[in-house]
Amino acid sequence: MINIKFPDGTTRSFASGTTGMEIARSISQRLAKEVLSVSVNGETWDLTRGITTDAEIKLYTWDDAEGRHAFWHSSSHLMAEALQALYPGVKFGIGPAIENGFYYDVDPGEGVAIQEKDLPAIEKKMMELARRNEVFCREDVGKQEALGHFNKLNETYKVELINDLADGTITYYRQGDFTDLCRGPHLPDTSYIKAIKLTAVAGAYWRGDEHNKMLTRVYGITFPKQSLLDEWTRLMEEAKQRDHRKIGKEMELFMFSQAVGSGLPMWLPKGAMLRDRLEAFLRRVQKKYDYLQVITPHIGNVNLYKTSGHFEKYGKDSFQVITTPQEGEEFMLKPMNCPHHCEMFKYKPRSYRDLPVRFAEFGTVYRYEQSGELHGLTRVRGFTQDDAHLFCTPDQLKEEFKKVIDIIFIIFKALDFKDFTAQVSLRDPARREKYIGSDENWEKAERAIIEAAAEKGLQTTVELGEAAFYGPKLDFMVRDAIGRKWQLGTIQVDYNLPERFELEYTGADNQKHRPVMIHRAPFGSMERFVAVLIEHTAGKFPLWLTPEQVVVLPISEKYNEYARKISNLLNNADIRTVLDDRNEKIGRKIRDNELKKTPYMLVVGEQELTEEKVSVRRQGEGDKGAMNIEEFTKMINEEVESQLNAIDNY
RNA sequence: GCCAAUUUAGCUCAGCUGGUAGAGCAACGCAUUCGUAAUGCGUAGGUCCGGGGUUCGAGUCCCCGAAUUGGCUCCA
Repeated sequence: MINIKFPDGTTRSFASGTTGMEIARSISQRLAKEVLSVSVNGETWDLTRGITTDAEIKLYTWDDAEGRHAFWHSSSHLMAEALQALYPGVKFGIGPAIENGFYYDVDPGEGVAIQEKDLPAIEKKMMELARRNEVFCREDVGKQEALGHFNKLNETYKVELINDLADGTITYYRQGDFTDLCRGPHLPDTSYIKAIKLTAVAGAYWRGDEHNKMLTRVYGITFPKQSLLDEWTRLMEEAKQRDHRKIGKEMELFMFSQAVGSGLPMWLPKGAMLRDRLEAFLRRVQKKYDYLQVITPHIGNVNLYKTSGHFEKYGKDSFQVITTPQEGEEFMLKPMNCPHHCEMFKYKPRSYRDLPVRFAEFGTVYRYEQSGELHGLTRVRGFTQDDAHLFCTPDQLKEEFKKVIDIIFIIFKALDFKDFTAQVSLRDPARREKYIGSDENWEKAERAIIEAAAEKGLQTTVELGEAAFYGPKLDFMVRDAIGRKWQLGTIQVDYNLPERFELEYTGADNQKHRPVMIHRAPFGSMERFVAVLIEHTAGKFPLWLTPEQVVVLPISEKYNEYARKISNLLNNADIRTVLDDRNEKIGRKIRDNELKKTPYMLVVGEQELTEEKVSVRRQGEGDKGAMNIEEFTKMINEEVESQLNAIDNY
């Protein structure tokens, strides 16, 4: 007999060899129907695998990530089986479950292509195989046996994978005619899979290395019920409605022009207004934190970037150097603002009493991103960072870092970004050559970040290999409408640039010391931030941010000119509709409708023109009475101010 | 940069196996004052992404290039 301990702390005895499924059945028939995998002493197992020792278990269903993982991983094997049937000679790479579904990387062979139009046929085959209720069998095999098996099948990718595995740890899973090298766990059989949607085909390099062959990756998602697939399809449709590219076009916020160049966004009047309001907001916060606003040029001498190390690192992948009529003089479009700010720090001798010095700039930078990487406003070639560089003493570092975290909290709170992750981005220990600076400095910087984040009570994840080439970072990641993760805010500790630029301050000991630098951008970039903001709010911004704060409605054509005048006074507020005054009932309806879209509405013509007054209506509040434009402007400014104050007091 | 798909009126899209471009919405005009998922009639609007080629004839087929989209790689 073995003792099985459940998550609620109770323990029961079972015969040795009892499976997860049998345990589930002993609890309830319903659980037995819903359970997908089981955690045994912290390891996720198949439900059909016998448990032979005392164990702590947890049964996973569709509601658990682990349950869905087993479901989708099994679906991936099912798809492989279907592909094997439909594309004889297909070779398999890897086929894992992912956050939402699964994929399989396959090599369909010379001259054979799997295309999007082929997906329905594959889905159909998968359905057919699923209905056969094929059992997933787990099998331990020796390395030689496994190599022999896959060599015989000419599964070169699998052979490569097996060669990297230690003998004695290799397992197969077999369902129907398909056998895969796999650690598991899997569903008991294929009948669980009731609804299938293959979503995309894409190229993917074997083992993620661009020097390797490109395999065909087929993405899919499956569900235990058709209704869940329907629900998922609906959510995806909804997400598409929130896409910043769609809303940006509809609201006329920004545009791209092939004539100007790809990846070079242009902000239309309303988008510029939105962006201005965001910048004003951050300026206001930064002022409270004693930042000094500066402005630097868009280009810099190439030697500046040689000093900073950027040229060596990124020179050949950048916009190329700009030459001048003067022989031997070369400039670059600035890919970042730090070198300029370093030069500003050097402008005069600095005392420890002056530190920290905090230079802030909405600095537009240009980076030649690979063409395939460009994506709406989230990945562009010319963008504006809400950049600042803080120069401080080593003693001040942690405190300064924590204050930057506070600023990011204020911003995320103000815009209601709840669903973010904080990521500590460190060096890839295996590829030290990618980074500049001494190990000692790196370790100091990493420690400072980890400690500051911990002291702020921030839950963080650690990612190796995600650091900047000059220092580690704390990145704030937010998801877009369809769940892709984007880095927004970033805080970076840097001991390297101060060294390269030989930055100094005089300490209390009258000796020269080297300051530490913090790079930070709470929004990340205006472009990406606005993109994510649009997708989070579906374009419904708070009053202090919205570009369409006011709409002007003339009550009949004879008030058009006056309406236009008011619109000009209000920063080109929209004049939405020309009403005519023949039907009061319709007029009311139109007004109600307009107020759903825009916070404030000014109706022109309801009052005597001689008084130069308009009637003001506020969304959700109704009639605010008649007032002149000065009074109205004062009122709206007060409301914006009170919204901003509420944020400040957080 | 790589793999794949897409690119037709301001917007969203239709154009089967090659025969000389169409719808809805928007715009404009007239009518209507009944409608605000938003009236009726009409008008205007297109080097069918660009460049080559095949053909008597190409939006449709082939080649080259560009941009966009979904991934991969990359991301200071």
